[in-house]
Amino acid sequence: MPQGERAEKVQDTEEEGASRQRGRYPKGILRRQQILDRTIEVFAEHGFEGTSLRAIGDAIGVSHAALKRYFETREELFVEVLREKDRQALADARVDVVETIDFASHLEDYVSRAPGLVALRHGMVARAIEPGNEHSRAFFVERYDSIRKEALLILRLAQAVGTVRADISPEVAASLVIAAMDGLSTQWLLDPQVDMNRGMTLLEHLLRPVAD
Amino acid sequence: MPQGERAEKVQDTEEEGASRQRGRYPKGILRRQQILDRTIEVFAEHGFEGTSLRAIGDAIGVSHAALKRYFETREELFVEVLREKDRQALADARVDVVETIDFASHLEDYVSRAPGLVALRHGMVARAIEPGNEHSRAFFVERYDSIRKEALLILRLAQAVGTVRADISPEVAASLVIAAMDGLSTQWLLDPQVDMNRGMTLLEHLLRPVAD
DNA sequence: CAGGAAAAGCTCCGAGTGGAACTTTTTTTG
DNA sequence: CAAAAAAAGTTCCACTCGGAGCTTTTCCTG
Repeated sequence: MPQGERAEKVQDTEEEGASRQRGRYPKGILRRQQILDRTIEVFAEHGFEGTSLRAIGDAIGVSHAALKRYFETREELFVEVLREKDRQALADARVDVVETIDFASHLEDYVSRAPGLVALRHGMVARAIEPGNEHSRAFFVERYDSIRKEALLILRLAQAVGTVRADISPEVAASLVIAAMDGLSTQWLLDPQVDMNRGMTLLEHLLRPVAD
Repeated sequence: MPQGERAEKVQDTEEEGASRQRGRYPKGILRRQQILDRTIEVFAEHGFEGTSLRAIGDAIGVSHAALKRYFETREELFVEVLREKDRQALADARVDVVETIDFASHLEDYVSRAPGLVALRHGMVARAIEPGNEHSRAFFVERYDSIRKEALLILRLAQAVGTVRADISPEVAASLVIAAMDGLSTQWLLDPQVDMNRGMTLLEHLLRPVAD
């Protein structure tokens, strides 16, 4: 629930009197979206350090301070970018993928979504596990929880249908599958010679019933 | 081959004449080690952003510029810290671990080695996959290559002995095992409720021959 | 055990960052 | 449709960073 503080605060402190708290202007809504869109582009080109509030501001023809009207800190802006991309990904998700345990193609989607996105996520996870950075930490804890649950559903279904062996904990398997995706994409990003799909496919194979 | 430039350069440019190039003084050697040791401590406490050359310098009672005599950039210093820790880990490695496919305990070692070490590595990997940062990129490409090879040896041995199923590619499995370690430790660092060992143990279980 | 050369270290400098106070623009509303 | 109030945006400021040039210390060498 980002950027909702304004309304709350006014609502809480002032209780009578006319005309207060107008909310975002149309122009502001557009600008906010523009910032989110441009940020990932700037990041893809210039990396983490190169993506200062000023650099993003320059890219859209506005001062760095303007961005702070929309996002308290750079950290928060980045988190919102990721949140937005997650929303988009969820919207585009092909339903048929849920029916099968084709994690390899999930991974394909994941890494090819937008240039720089995986790098941004990586950088943010790295920050999230450090002391401080509570904001990003909270986001990722929640996010991993959510994608583990998603994987869990798929695995349970697959166990019911018999395409995944039934003698393993689907909860633990969900963690493992997500971990493999993360880890394989890391290796691939470092060295494109590493074939992530083969790794992911192997895991899928290992998960299949032994009678296969 | 870090810090070797000095000798080379002098050797190359000047060819005759007495007394040139003396190499590091004893004091310098100690200092260099001290910097490496302190850096990880400062990092554990203050995170990536908080670990500026100045902060490290302050921690050992020296100006930030002094550190630059030993390491060209902060990036390079961090890489050397990781290299050093890898060396130590290799030295401490229990030989008996190689005999079995106990990847779970490998992982334990890995994450509990020094506070902040995993976070530092994470942060550096994140930087390495971005444009620029060739220095860290090269280090990690090389490092992952090396640990994949290590895992490969263990897996091949296990296949020969019959503790890992023989119908899978040990190369791909090596990649997968490393990926799982990385990914599980990430999830655990974000949320200690996640039990890495169960994930790793599951993977080991899946790797065992089907007749088990 | 002195003299000197290179190593080790410090101080100051320009660049770039996020934050605060102020100005302009956009809309709402009476 | 004008007045006013909040949103949107800018300019300036204080701080920290890494880098260059200069000084001091260390310790080879004759």
